[in-house]
Amino acid sequence: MQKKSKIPEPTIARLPVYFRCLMDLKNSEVTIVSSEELATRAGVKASQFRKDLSYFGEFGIQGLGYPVLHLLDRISVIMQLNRKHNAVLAGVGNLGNALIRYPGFSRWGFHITRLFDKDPAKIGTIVEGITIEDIDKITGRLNAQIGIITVPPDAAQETAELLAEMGVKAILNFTGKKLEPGHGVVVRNVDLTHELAILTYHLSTLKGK
Amino acid sequence: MQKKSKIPEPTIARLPVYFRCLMDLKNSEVTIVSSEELATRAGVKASQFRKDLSYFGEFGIQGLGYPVLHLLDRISVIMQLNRKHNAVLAGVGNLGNALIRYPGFSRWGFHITRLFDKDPAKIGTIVEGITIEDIDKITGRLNAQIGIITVPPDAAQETAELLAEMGVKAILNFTGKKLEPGHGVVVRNVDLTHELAILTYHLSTLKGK
DNA sequence: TAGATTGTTAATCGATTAACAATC
DNA sequence: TAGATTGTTAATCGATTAACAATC
Repeated sequence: MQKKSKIPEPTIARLPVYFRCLMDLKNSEVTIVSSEELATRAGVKASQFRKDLSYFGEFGIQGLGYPVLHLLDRISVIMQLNRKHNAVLAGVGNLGNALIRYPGFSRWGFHITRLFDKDPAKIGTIVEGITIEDIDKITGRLNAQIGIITVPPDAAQETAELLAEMGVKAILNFTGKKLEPGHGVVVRNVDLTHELAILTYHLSTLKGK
Repeated sequence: MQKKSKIPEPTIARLPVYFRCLMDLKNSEVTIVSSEELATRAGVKASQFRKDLSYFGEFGIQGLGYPVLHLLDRISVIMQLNRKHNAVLAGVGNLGNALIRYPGFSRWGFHITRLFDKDPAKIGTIVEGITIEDIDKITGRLNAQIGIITVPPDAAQETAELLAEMGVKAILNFTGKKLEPGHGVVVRNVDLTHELAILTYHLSTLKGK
């Protein structure tokens, strides 16, 4: 339990990709798949796929391949996708509104259950059946481990701290600000401007060709 | 010009982070900054920051540090952030709508200039001053190198091909589908469900502590 | 000049890949 | 059994980091 036997972060980031490919195979009623085939679909090398899985156990049948349903099941357990997760969202602006309605979330078992904002004009209004609450008047613990932060950048840090205090253990941060949450809170940053900047960098290198 | 002298992708992904930190320093009217200070703000090691810069040239003054404005300028040139970029957006759903209004884009010089959709109910309507066009009736070349794809997953590939045909060279793909664009087109994938899945994976490991 | 900090080299670390023995 | 494909080891590759000579 103390020994970490560290799993590489790139491996973890690839699991959802494998999961998605397996879903496609399941929908096509494929029952067994080779590492070669699955890796090709996922855009990685077969040996990398097998190596990635090896951190978690043995899921294949030698000489045959991987039973799609079984592997799907195992990965869903590893990633906790076998159960529903509640999430709260802070900052009901444009992006926040879009995420509330984003169908992908519920399809993967993520449900936004509470909404917070600071704007008095928004507080009390109902979005997708959820009443927007005053973030400064949160009472009691949230029944959610995930927090999605789409507030303006300057409010990012205080929002993160607030959510962490209320029991949030994982934060998806869209603000572009680096967050320093308390201990025991995981953060992932999604920065859309950075993504475009990386693309424009590559545009300049394409030109050279 | 042919020699690639490959710049690591992780280095490129950090440039926007440095850029943002330098902007903050500029706004605080700091004129010079050490690699130590800047790296701390960016969340990396000082040696990594210096190494990253070294791929592009020498920007510092030994014994002193880096002139904020100068470095900002140089990075903005490297990343092409010194000029405006037009982008087109395909799929004016919830996410698409949010991105059109996302203030971060214009602040970094990205401007969405044309909107496309397939839904007859949407075609012809105006969003933020831009008329939504029928994606199947695009005429002529687009005056944009960047395409943002927020269509439903099943339409992802055909949309990518269409945009590439119309001159788009860089694609930001929100659909969760792997794209196979033509040669000479760069793609970056943003998959919000994957981000949440990675978080829930880490939730389970936190529990162990 | 003495002190500080860069730019760069070399060492370390970690992730990817190829190769193959194990085994279905 | 013969053929196929896994799981794993070992080799390769590439990125991060420490250390320090160069130099402001």
